[in-house]
Amino acid sequence: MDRIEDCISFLIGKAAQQIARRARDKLAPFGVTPVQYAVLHALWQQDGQSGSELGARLAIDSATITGIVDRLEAANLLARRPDEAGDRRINRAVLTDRGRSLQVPLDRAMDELNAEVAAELGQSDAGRLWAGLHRLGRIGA
Amino acid sequence: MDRIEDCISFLIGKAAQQIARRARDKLAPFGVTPVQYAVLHALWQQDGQSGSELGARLAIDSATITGIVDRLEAANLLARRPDEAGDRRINRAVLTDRGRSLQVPLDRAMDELNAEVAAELGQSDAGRLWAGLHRLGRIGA
DNA sequence: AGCAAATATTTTGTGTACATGATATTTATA
DNA sequence: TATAAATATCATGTACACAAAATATTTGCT
Repeated sequence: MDRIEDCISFLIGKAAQQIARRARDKLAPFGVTPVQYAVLHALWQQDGQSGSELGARLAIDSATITGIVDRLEAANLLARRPDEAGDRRINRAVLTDRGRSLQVPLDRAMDELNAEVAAELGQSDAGRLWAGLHRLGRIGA
Repeated sequence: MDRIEDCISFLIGKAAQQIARRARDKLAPFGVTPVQYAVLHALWQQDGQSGSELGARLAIDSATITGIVDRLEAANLLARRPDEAGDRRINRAVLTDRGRSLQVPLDRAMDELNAEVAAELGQSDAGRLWAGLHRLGRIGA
């Protein structure tokens, strides 16, 4: 490896950092982080998911889910509730009114970011980049 | 945002995570993390850099550099030395023999990862992806 | 010389990621 | 039914990333 900038690990890490920073800035006014947004997004699609369901859908470690749900609960965006079918191993994450109310503004903020990045790259380059990232993100690549 | 997978923040974050996992696996036999490799790489090119020089070259926060250098020092891959010109604010990171000896095997490991990823994507797609990531990684995009 | 501004490093606190292991609960099986 | 295996969650420890603040030192200006 001659230049560290051409090392895929360093290169994609830095690019992801820049995007993460921009996403954080977009979401900061609402007190939500990018990963917290992802969890909320999953709940907007299907409320009441368990920790392991969220982890599976978002490819997030279940130990990590615990902390994210902790903070979303502390921010009063969701509440942990026991499983209604009676499986006492399960905690279900249920949106609060406040959690539901953020759907429109947060989705809009992230749509803006996507549009900005796509505009900066140009539509066709952006499409190719999206496709390449999808392929790299596949688990077990 | 309809599908969270198309949100650039989530998408590039997951792709970066997969690459980071593969880089960690390649480097783990040597007891070095991907970011530690980047710092070592900078020192192989120019030994004796200060914390802020390393941070500037690698776009790593100086508070983060402290911890990374701590761990590299604990692993006996480098040592902190006072600036020879007498600026007592500065700690210079100087490679140990062991730190220098890792250059060939670690570079080889990361070259392997780059080659594997490029082969999976195909050379031309890989080239476009590298270019796109370079553009996203530019600070102040 | 003397003081403000800039620089370099470190510390502290929050958020994320992941490995490992503990605990509780459920299920499948002998 | 008793026990093993699987599942769900949480706790612990390590490693980053970054903001904010503390400390120490140097430089620039008057």
